Amino acid sequence: MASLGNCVCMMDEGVDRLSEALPGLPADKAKLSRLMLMVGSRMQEELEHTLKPYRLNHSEFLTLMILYSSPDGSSTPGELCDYTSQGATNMTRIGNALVGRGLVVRAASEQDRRRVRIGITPSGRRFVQKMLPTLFPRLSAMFEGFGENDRRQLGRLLRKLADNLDRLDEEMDR
Amino acid sequence: MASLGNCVCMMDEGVDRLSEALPGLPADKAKLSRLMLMVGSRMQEELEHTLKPYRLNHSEFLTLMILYSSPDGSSTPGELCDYTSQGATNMTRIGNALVGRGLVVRAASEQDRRRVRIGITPSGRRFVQKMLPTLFPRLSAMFEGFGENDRRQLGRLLRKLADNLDRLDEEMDR
DNA sequence: GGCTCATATTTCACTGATGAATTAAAAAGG
DNA sequence: CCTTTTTAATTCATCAGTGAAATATGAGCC
Repeated sequence: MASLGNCVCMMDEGVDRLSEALPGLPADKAKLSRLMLMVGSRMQEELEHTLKPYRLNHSEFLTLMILYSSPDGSSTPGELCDYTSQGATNMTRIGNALVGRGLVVRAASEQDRRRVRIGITPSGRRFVQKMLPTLFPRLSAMFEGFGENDRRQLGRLLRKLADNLDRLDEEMDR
Repeated sequence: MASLGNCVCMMDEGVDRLSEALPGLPADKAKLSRLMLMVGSRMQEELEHTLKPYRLNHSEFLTLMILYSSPDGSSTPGELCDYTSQGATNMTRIGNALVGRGLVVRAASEQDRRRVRIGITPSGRRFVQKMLPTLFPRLSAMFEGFGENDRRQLGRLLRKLADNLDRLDEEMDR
């Protein structure tokens, strides 16, 4: 019963029952919203599961990948918070975890002594080069049966959704 | 910089840089995977934000909605765990929270005395009837500009993704 | 019937993440 | 200049969720 397919099926029935009782409910949008949440969190679980052998969680992995793929291999906690959508508090913890494993180093910035520079180490780069390719097979399996067109459509729809969410956030402030 | 649009844009650049260095990387799938995670977690934040005034979090809301939309308004912790993809431990906490607010009641099952029946109260029903419609406008805004066809496509692609994730999970056990 | 095994829920210890307060340094503004 | 304000990072207290162990009941099996 823990299968996503079953959960989706039950969600469909639940929303249908609900929409009979509440005529105002936008049923198809409610279903899409639930679908996004269900599939999104299952993908996150799947990722965290495959990262576990490397003793990384999602946010630590993401932070490390950003450093790895950044032109000079370094950044600051504040920037990393923006890029990863993590809070500053958590970024301190992530830094501690990665520094503790020798994957990154912290150094005081000379231009602005409030800032800290966090840079990936040679050991961190080797670690990424070793572990990253092991994720590829799962990534391919996840999108098996998605042709060129499906991938383009999904990308388009998700980006459109992202735009709408940004608009919602802006309106919230006002 | 906390806008999803910017994050998506930076993600695109990061994956592109990465895929130059690592030829084996399935770049478009990596981007779709990242997109799903980013949009999914932003939608969750958005939901939790709108639930905050009602002092509910996502899993508590979901549990309450399942009880509300179930034919007889009751279930057991074990079933609710399956339906919500939550662990048993957390379901105990959710139950405590909802019982504490008088939205649901716990009762020992007579058929199987290991089981506990959790049922929504009249007060719980009134609460849902009051708060649920306030979520509709945000839901509509979220899918603004999504025509009939876009909605059908997105639903189809997400369900397909769900099937693939189930297949991945099965293979994992073996 | 009594023994073992499986199932349902809860308790406890811990992890990951957040918000509020703290510390320190830079920028702004008389 | 020197005071005030803003910005950057960290610490501390707390919350939500997990895994392992405990508790209690039911089911299967001589």
